Amino acid sequence: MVKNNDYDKVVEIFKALSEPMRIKILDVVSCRELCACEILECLSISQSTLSHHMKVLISCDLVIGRKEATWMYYSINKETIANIHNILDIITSKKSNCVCNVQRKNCKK
Amino acid sequence: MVKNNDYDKVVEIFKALSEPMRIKILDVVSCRELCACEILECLSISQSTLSHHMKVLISCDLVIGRKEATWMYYSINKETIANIHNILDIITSKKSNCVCNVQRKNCKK
DNA sequence: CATAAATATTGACAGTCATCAATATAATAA
DNA sequence: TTATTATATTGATGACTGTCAATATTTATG
Repeated sequence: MVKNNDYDKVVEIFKALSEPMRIKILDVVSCRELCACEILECLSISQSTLSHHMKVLISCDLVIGRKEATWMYYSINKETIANIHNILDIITSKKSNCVCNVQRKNCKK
Repeated sequence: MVKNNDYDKVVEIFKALSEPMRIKILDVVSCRELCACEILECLSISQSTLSHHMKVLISCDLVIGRKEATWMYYSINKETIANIHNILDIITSKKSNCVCNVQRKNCKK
């Protein structure tokens, strides 16, 4: 069974990934480090919407942001991707001390 | 670059995973096949809410549902979990033919 | 200082969704 | 048939969120 604070972190990441435009952004940013205006040219959204999405992706550590002069450069955070793989493995594997082993009270089965 | 219909499928899965209660359900169901009333005892939600979440998890193939008499048995679908790992690898890896390589028009950088 | 370029923030709005109580359906047992 | 158990559906509600235009901020340049 996963700890509650681990749930919070992974849910935040999955929430970030559950938006088509953000998946697209992650896909593009995985190629190489790009500035916001370059990403914007690949997509059909307004500048403010892109800025909002980048904030979400950064806040859950999926993307790393780096400021240089007036530009913001974005790149994928491989460490967080590895964490997703790991936590997904933990969540979807068998547990010996699972809460499902508690005594069933209301279930007449 | 990932195809658009692949995006749709993976976004649907991530949307299912972006809800704390559904992650918890997936965690519990990964232990062994359980009926709805057993899952219900592990959680603090109403029966109708659980039914709704199971429908979401089944519709994106994260969970397999099996009816036996009046009971519904749920188990994790390992195949979909493997697909998540694969598509995540594709999304977060370098691409030679990325859309980010197109000529930049408006960016003055 | 004034202008321009890149990005961030704000406020509004429409759409989505998690939740529940109430009810319906399905299957079994008396 | 009637009652009971397990699960699904419906309808309502409050909360959240993606989107945009407008505006603000930051940085460099003339």
